[in-house]
Amino acid sequence: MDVVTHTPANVTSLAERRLLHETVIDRLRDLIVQGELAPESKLNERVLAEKLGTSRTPLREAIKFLASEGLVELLPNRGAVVAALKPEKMKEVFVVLGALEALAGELACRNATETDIAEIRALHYHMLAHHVRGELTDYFRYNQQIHNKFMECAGNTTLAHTWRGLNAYVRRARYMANLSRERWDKAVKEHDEMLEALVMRDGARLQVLLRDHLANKLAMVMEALATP
Amino acid sequence: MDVVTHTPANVTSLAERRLLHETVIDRLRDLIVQGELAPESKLNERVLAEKLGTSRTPLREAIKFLASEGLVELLPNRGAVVAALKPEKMKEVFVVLGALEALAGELACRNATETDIAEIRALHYHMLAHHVRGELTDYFRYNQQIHNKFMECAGNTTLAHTWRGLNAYVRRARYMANLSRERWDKAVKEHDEMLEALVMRDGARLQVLLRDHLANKLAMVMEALATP
DNA sequence: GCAATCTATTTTGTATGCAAAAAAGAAACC
DNA sequence: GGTTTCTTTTTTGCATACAAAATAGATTGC
Repeated sequence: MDVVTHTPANVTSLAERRLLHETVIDRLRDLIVQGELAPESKLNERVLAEKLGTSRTPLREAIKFLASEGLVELLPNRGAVVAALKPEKMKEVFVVLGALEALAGELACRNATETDIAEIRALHYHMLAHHVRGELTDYFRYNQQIHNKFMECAGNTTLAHTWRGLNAYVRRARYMANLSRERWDKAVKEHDEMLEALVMRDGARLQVLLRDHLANKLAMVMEALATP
Repeated sequence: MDVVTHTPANVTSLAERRLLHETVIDRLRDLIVQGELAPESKLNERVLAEKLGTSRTPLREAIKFLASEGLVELLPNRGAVVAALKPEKMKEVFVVLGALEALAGELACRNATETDIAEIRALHYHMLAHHVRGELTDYFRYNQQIHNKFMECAGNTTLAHTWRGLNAYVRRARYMANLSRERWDKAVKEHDEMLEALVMRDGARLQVLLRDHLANKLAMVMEALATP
């Protein structure tokens, strides 16, 4: 191995302007949220760095960033692990998410433009289509997009950012959830009602619906965590 | 300068078990919150590392951590700066803090033990003492402790953690606020009422009081930001 | 065989080295 | 004088080197 050169073998393409550690943050977050790096699994720096094609330095910076978001936990002198999916913690996160989504609902009813609502409606119909076909992955994709758009409509980037961080913790549970048809149908119905409330700009009602929706999601996740 | 040895000059004491980058995170956060590192000031890695007695590596890791908390902003290829105190962002943060504190109030009314309440009452009286003597710094210290204890009583560490991060952004404004006596008196009165509501375990009332209290805080901060 | 201790290996934590980018300063041009 | 271009210096970003800690493996004693 060439030991003189200090330029990495797979140098980032010239088109790519982003910083390496930012790319690593996103890739690592995806690996964790998608479940490819399982909860409580160790993050071996040498192995991961090789996998991501960087040195350990940017990787470690990315790990610190994600630690602040709560996706990884730092063990002094023992590296980092993917944050565990603890039922207790899950409940806590859902409680906070409930407050944040309720706030977002209120703000969205005030601030969403008609174009925003039309966009959400479009995403909603996409979601319905995948629901009737039983395509879970695509369903989740549109579901997530609706929630994202929702947060965007609230017009508070701090709220959106805070929500995104906590949501990442929770999202990981989806990929292990064995969604029953009843629960799924119910969730879709709730989405119907939420859309209706938004159209009517009924913030109070939307808040109630969002809380219920989250409570049901929590129940699903707890079921999934209980049956391993 | 000795160029052979790789052990740092001021080696951490053997009693110290914590990791260097964690110490750096806390020290750096303090420097920022306390205003010693002013908003929008550049974080020169060489200078800061020397000041904190480490190399650039743990410092950079700490900076990434704080970037995720929103206390510093990363400028690609141009390092990091202390996050600006933008009025617009300040409003956003206060809106989210409002939702989080309202939730905490509700939970605290349910979960606080009598001992917790007694402790808050004790802190409250300390705060009153410093208020009548016009000792602003000590007043702020106890004020902060009350809010911390409050969050602790809610019994949701995720909530507490999320709140702490956003609160750090806001706290920096305090040190530039020229608190008028009226506003100060009003804030103290609000604290009186909040304590009363907690004692009565009146969650609904406490939520209203907290929202008002935060709204007044925001008004103070906006005043301070508007008059430089 | 199993526990305990010692040794070797791996892994983490931190410091340092080097290259590219940015900033600051100097020189040339209008 | 002021702007532009070229140099020099500084600073950042990444890779690597080394030490301490932790882990795994071997060895000994029983």
